Amino acid sequence: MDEKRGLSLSVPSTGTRPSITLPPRATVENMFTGSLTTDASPGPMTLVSSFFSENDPDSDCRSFSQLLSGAVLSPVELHDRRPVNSGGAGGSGSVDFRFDSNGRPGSLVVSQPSMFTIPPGMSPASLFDSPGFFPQGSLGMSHQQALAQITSSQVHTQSHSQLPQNYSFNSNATTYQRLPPSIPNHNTAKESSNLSNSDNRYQPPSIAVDKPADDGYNWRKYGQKQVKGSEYPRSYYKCTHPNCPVKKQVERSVEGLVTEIIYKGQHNHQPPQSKRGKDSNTGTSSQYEQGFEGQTSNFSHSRDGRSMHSLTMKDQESSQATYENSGSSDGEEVGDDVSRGDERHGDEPQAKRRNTEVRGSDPVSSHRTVTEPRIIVQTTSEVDLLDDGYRWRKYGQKVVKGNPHPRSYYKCTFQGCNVRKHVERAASDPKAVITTYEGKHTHDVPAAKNSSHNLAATTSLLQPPNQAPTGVHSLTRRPEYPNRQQPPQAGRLQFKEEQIT
DNA sequence: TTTTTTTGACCTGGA
DNA sequence: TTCCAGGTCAAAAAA
Repeated sequence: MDEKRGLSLSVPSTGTRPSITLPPRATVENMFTGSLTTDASPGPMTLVSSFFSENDPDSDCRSFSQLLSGAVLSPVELHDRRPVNSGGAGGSGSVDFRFDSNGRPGSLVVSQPSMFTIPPGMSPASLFDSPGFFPQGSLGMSHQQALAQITSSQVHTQSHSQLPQNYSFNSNATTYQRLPPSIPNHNTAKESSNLSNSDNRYQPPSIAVDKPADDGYNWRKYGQKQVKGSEYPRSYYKCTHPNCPVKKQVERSVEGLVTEIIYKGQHNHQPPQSKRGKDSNTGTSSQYEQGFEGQTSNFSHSRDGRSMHSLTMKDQESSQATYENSGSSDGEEVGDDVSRGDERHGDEPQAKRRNTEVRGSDPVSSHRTVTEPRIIVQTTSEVDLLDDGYRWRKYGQKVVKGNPHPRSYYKCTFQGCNVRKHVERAASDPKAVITTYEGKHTHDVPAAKNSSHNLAATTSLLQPPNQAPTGVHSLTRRPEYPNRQQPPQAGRLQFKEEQIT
């Protein structure tokens, strides 16, 4: 039941597979400082950093170290998940990830598609050694790892689709945290080499980890259980900080790879000095941690493309980020969970709290869905509704207690496709929506509609943390999608907007 | 000795 | 009312 919920995090498939192009060396530096332009090819770091806002130096974007601490979205993942504009001019879009001068992540910008190649005379390693690329020593993976992933991405995005990887989002507004185990450090060089050779076959990492992703907080395991329908046991962790209610669930494969992480709750304390921060020779990790502290909104994207989201929104008055994930499910009625969430929040034990909740003040919610790897990240304050590339027919709506805005139910119009989508509007902001997908599309994304693209909206997708919903978004992605139909363009982000009719 | 993990039992809500 | 499943507790074991 819980597993069907995808909270507005989706990666609509598109007809094109984006690739990344690095500008010549002379322009590489600009990637880390300049603003996104549609005619400039964003580098991998651009992609990375733009997941985080640069607009607000005071933003409370903590937990970037969480992202860094073993769970950074690799450039390849960003590459894979880069949004693609399917509408508007009809071109594919990309997300510009940029750090600001303080090393904080920059805003998210949609750009024209670009290719990513390592220019002659500049080794990929040197690219990743660029100061702005990743905070030295604070990443869960080395530059070489990133390179390896980029390399593998190049290989795999062109060949198949799914690079084994785990990641999660963690951000005040939107934080993405990559889970580290998938690419063990000591294998990186070899892996990179392997990935680069003609074999093009990715060798899944075999290094197991003993702890869930180091997200900057300390956790105590308090339970483990084999969950029905899950091939891996689920471990339950609590934040060890006194009175901190945050919990997280981690599912790990037999190899020790984290396949799924769900965060629940909101940290009410500063992240402890991270080990990485201590170990690293820079303070950037801490800075990032500081930047993301204070929110818990979790999205996880896991095995078989299944996605989960646990989201805490301290202030729905602020801009909202919607993580959309659509995909297959077993057909539970859309909206029920949200209703329950609306009605049951309060002091009830989290144990029974269902995974779809949206609350106005200090809420805790989590969403999960069986889905293809679709991700839409959206700041809905400027966008009425996500256009996920599919076509929907509204078949109902419902007014929920406490929310003057009806929630609407849509069905995919494709014949034989039973995917449904539930769009909920925040009480405080009708333009803020949470989209929950149910089911798996049995077809490709239809031809892109003529939809206007609001770069500003997308740019604000990751609002400065002080404007964004608080929360730690964690997203894990399973290294592989066995026995599962891959979406046409799995793993790519697409940012669109769409008017509900 | 202290801290952490393991694991079976128990609790709770939904069907 | 019963059953089921997810989540939590807490004693025991391990580090």
